[in-house]
Amino acid sequence: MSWSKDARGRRSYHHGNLREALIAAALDLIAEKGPAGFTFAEAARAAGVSAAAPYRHFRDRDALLADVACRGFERFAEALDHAWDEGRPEPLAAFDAVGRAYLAFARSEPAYYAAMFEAQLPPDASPELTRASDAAFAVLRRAAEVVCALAPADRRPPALMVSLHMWTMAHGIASLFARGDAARRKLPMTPEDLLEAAVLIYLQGLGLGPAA
Amino acid sequence: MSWSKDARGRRSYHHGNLREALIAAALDLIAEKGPAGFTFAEAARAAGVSAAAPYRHFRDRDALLADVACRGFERFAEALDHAWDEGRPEPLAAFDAVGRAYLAFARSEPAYYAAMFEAQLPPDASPELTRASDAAFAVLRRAAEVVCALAPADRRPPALMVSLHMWTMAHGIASLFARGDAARRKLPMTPEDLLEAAVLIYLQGLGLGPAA
DNA sequence: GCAATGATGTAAAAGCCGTTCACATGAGCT
DNA sequence: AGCTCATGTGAACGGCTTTTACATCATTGC
Repeated sequence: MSWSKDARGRRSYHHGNLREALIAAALDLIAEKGPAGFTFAEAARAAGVSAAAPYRHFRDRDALLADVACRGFERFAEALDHAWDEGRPEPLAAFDAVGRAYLAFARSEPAYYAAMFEAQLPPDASPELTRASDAAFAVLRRAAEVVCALAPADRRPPALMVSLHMWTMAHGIASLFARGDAARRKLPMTPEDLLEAAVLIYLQGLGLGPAA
Repeated sequence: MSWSKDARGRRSYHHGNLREALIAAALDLIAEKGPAGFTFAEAARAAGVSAAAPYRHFRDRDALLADVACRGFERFAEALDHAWDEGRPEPLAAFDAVGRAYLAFARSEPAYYAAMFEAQLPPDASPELTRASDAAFAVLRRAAEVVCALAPADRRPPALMVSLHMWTMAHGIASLFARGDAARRKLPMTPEDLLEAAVLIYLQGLGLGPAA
């Protein structure tokens, strides 16, 4: 370990933790100026190293972004899974909570969200990224499974389709209305309420209305 | 008009149509490399002028992008309006056609779509842009109005909410599944079918099922 | 006809970024 | 102590954005 720092707290030659420092800087910069405004050079500056140093830890700028997105998907999956809470206390309510968690994540972690969905990374940026993204979707998938099981067997919708629809609604609302500092469009209701209404109507259409 | 060209077809000093040429070049470049990969300098090169020339026609790079996005919204509104066709032959079927037109536009005009929704333009990029975008949404709004009127007065959903939901579903599916050369995620069905199913279930939930 | 004028283009320059390369430094192992 | 590898530096290249001073030309008023 080289945690050596001189008297004034400035590290000497070797940083000791540059990889993490760069990721932290990237999160700050993305939150502040969007994924497009994020700059490798500026992250290096924030970490107090030269512009070439980051290349010892990331192949290029996109690799850093992909790493941030990957961590984002992991946290995202956790957040959704926590909201789902194995369908407690009741699957339909828990399903709704998952939708709210989706929006909450988009708002409370704008940097991660931007890296995940707005950085326009090449789809094959890294195997880990696709793995993490798949894992996050799997949470939705499992929740849909349980919700669909509520329907009588002869009218049971495919769980995969339901999970894709849920993802679509949450993502659509997050993209259109829950990003940007002041929500780029004026709405007569909060994004959360808009999503909850959509999910309710959708479940009603499946014959899974909470009143049923 | 200065359409003067010399013997080899090279224009002389004044281009004569640079503004349009730049927009055309921008569309090509965005289609090819995404809105992030689009470059003011390269558009200038494609038009055969120096790198500084575009500044006579656009305040900066974002202004060109905003102009492209603006035209995109105008075409988009036309496409949606044409699909809606004033609710003919039947409002529910026409509503569905609007959704398909949304996806069709995202796929057939990837450059416009990218400038409109993926360029991350500052929300207040230009008044014209917001006007054009509002006009496109107004088409959805009017269609929702007619569809909602099909419901009995005491169970009539707010048309604004229905139009926002429709926008959400179409946009969510377009963003997640209908972009990128080969659709970044594998689906068990086409995006069009996925959207149609969602709209059908949603309308069913509103008590507006086609079977009703 | 023709000169003044404003619109439209150019070249050059400053400043930023991403990326690479040769080289410097120092941590850990023998 | 000395070797070696990981990690950081500085300089350099090419490309991009944007500004500035200057060039060219179409139009317009006389």
